[in-house]
Amino acid sequence: MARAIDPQKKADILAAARAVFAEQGFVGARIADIATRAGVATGTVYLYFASKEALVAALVDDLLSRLTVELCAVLDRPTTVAPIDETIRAALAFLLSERDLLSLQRLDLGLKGLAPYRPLPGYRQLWQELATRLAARMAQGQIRRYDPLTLAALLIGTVEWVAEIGLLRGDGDVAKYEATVLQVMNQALLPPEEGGVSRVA
Amino acid sequence: MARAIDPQKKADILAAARAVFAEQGFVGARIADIATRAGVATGTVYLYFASKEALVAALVDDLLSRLTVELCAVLDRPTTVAPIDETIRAALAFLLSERDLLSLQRLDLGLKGLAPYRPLPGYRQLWQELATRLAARMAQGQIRRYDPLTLAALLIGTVEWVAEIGLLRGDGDVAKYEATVLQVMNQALLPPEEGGVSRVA
Amino acid sequence: MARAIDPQKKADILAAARAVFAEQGFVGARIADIATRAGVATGTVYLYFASKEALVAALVDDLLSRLTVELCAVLDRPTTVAPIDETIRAALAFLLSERDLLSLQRLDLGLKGLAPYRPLPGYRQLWQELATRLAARMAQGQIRRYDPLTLAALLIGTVEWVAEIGLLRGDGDVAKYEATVLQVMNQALLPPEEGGVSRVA
Amino acid sequence: MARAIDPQKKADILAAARAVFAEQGFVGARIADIATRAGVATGTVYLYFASKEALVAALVDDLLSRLTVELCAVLDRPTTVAPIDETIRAALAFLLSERDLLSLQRLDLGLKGLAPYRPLPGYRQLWQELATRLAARMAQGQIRRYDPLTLAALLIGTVEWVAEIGLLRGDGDVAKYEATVLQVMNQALLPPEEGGVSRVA
DNA sequence: AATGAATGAGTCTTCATTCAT
DNA sequence: AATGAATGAAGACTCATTCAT
Repeated sequence: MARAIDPQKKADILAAARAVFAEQGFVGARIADIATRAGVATGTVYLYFASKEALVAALVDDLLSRLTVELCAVLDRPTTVAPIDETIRAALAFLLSERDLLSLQRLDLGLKGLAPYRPLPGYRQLWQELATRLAARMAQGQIRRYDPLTLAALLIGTVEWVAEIGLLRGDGDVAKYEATVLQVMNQALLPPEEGGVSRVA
Repeated sequence: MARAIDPQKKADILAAARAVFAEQGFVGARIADIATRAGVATGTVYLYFASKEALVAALVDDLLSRLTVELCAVLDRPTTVAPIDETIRAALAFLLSERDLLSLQRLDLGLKGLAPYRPLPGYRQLWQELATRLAARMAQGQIRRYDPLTLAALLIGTVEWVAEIGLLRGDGDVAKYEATVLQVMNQALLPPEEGGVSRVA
Repeated sequence: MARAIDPQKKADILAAARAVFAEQGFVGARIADIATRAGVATGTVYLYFASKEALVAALVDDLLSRLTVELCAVLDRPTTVAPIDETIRAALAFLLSERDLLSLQRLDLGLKGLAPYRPLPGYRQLWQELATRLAARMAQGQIRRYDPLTLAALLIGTVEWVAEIGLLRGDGDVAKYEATVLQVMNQALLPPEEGGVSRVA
Repeated sequence: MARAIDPQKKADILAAARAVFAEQGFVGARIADIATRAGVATGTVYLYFASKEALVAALVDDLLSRLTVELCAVLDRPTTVAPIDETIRAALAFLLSERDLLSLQRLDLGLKGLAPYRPLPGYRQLWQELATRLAARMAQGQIRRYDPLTLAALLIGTVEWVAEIGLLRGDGDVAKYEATVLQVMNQALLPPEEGGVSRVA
């Protein structure tokens, strides 16, 4: 578990792990297979990652980092109306292209029981970044006022769920899901037009 | 005639499995422990369930059935306004009391890779029942018109997600999450009052 | 293990056991399968046979009994020359038609290690009956003089071996094997014609 | 570089397997015991052999290889008369000293049912080598003419059978069995002396 | 006698992880 | 750092046998 230095090799192992996890599931994946696929020896994997679970964590954390970057880019673009459609579309498209990691991300909770659970740092990061930007848009009146952190969590969860339902479990009719989500979220998030009436005190 | 099969025994095993899975997680749980806890021999478990995974499936399926009953009861009560708050509160309260099963439900996706995934019958059932009732409310003008099936999926996903975030991962400040979800969903679902303006074409 | 009385049922179980053993081998055969095939319940098998191994023993013993009858019939027919060809042909034909039992018979030795081994009664019986008849033919000068018991064992072994090689392992070209065995055995057993010379003192 | 594979270790495992199989029989033998006896960890056995059955096969194959060497040595020694006695005696003596493997060899047939049976390579080898040498002796007129392959099979079978009868099942009076086999085989194999008469056309 | 649900001992095999080279 | 042979704990599942009905 000594800190190894070849970043390319680390990336190779991660990529191999991703492929094998996607094909075999967590339980079915074997470290030896991952090593072979990465072109290294079994033991080498342990020079870069402490355990099988650490591989999952690294993979998911990476996914979340990239999603964070993706969404921040969209939300940081200055607009006069909140880019709700763009954000949700970007998130869905991103998760669509990473469907294999999506299932991994679902995994880590069930693996341990109700044992104390520490969310991945990447999660808190994504959550925070999103909340900050949502709060800014609220301040500008582009989005209705909700608790920013909770709204961020809600948005992430909704999109992830739809990605899972639509892509992994469902019939793949993503367009329909996406359309409805956009409608619902616009309705919930966009502020009342002048003369419009908010439904919630 | 030999001993008649005992339906109570099946229930006992299921209950024991639930407890052990919650305590040890899927990987940590041992069939032998489940059997002991259920007061039967190891082999007896296999008279009622084909495998360890089948136990998870049965448990989750049961959870979904009971959730279905719960939510249908709320939605079937005739009201003049859609019981959005009541439904979401009921769902959250139910999942709160079943947090151990919630983590199991997360599990079944990651256990297999992207291998052909068959959603549990209970899922489709819940989805259908909910969609039917939402459609009825839409027809009565109590809820804005969305695609009922997708909306049902969206609602389920949102609630499950919040339950997970709020209860398992977060700080347990359920009230805050619940409040925000209620606000968002009311905003999205309630129809415009007379003179109000829908935000979505 | 109480002595059960329905002889037909016992025969049914034996027949089922034979079929299942032949298909699955000893280790692969399950008592439950044998019971199903015999049209009885699992427990019923144990009313007629003490154990799985007892089934094998009963099957093999039965095979040997029938082979004994078969061969005695041939050897008891009074002839002026020893019916060597007829005997060997009859034995081969019989074993050919019972090839499934042949493999079972091979089994019981390897099942236990070098632990004290008691040959089946049927074996000693076959051996004795054959030896008696061979001795009689020797007395009549129809067969060269060898130790009768040993010769009987040798004959049985040779025929069984050829049946196994020719039928189970080999290419099924039984005719060639049979022809050679007949040649060899005639050469070895028939007494010298007048003027002929025995090779062995 | 990691530890180099140790061919000695493979031999150790094989030797341990042989001992344990002989003591406990195939079913009774436990891989863990074999490993302990060989001085390796349980899993190590599986680095060298694919399964429990593969151990049996390797053991038997080895036995046959050594028997082949043994018999070829005898038959390759140039003589003016066929070394029938020597060959049979050598084979019997060899099998006598390997009686534990003999019982294993009996096993492999019964383990599987009538399922497609592939004889061990060692068998075909032994068969071929013997047949070649018998054919050579026939060409020199030292042995009567029979089909060489069939005769080889017949000889092997006879000797194995006698070894089994005499050593494992019988009363251990090997000398008597051996004497009779030698008589019979000499009679069958030695060519007629001048003026002698063959019994078979 | 017959049934077949229940038993529970028993073990092969896997594979994450280690460590000698 | 890299290797991959070695480790050995761990457990799901089977199935011969029993016995309550």
